[in-house]
Amino acid sequence: MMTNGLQNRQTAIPEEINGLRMTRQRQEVYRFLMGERTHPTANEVFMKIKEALPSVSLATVYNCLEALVQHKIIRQVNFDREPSRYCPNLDEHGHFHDETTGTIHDVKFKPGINLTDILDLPPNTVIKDIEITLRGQLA
Amino acid sequence: MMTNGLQNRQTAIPEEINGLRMTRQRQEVYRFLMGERTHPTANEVFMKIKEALPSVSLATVYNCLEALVQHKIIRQVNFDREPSRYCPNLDEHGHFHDETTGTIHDVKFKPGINLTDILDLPPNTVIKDIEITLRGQLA
DNA sequence: GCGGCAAATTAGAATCATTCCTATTTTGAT
DNA sequence: ATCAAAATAGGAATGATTCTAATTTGCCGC
Repeated sequence: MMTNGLQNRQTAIPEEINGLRMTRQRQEVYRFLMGERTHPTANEVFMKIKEALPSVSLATVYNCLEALVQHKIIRQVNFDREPSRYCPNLDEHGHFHDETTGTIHDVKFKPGINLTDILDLPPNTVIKDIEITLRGQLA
Repeated sequence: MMTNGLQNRQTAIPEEINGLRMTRQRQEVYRFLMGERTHPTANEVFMKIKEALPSVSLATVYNCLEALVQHKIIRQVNFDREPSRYCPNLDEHGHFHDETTGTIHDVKFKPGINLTDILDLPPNTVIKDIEITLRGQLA
């Protein structure tokens, strides 16, 4: 008599992603982020998912975000020392901060570009992560 | 009877750099940073220049660092949300974090590379600053 | 050389994102 | 159903940085 265990009207989220058990709280964080290109902060995530899950705590949102980041389901983006933001785009890309509007835009690399090709790295260097951040304005 | 007003045995620092008046505190911060490739934090700068200037305050170190950064005499470097670090190297370059030792190394770009060439930026974008950060280990 | 003014400095309080703590709840395996 | 491990909630603690208010300093014209 049971179909699949979670008959929600929203997009179904698997019970596990990249080895991370998708609890209700993690689902809500994940679902919200996947639909956002605005790179929300932890607090913005918190405010939003409280609508669906009023008892959720900010600490849990931080826990969920950390778990999702560690399982490479989302990315954490830091700009200067502002609050961390979270990004569902896993492709290699950079972030452009428009100083005028305060918005953040993903920046792709031109095709065929390998980042490490242009860097003068010491030999035997194993790069695990690259972050490129740009600041400026859309004229 | 007076020769030049500051008869210090160390490298003489001009009274003004890039339009910034070099007070005693700013001089100490500047002198220390110029001799360092370790990208010190504000607190490390503070600890160090207290030797020469015991009455200096941490707030002043922050003020000096901010002034030096704004006048483009040094650069501020952020890695994730760790304490900011400060860098005397004004050439365009990136930063590599060696996870094993915790040290930070400047990374040059290969000659002839123009960063904006490889990025797929929207038209009419004015870039004011680029930051490239790498994390990994020296194998 | 001297009063006045703006800029710089100081010490400590305040801020605020994030982490820690810990009791409670939920989950999955047996 | 039972038990251990994992996850959660809420509140306290942390720590880099910034703010505030009160001195101090440097510099100007007299």
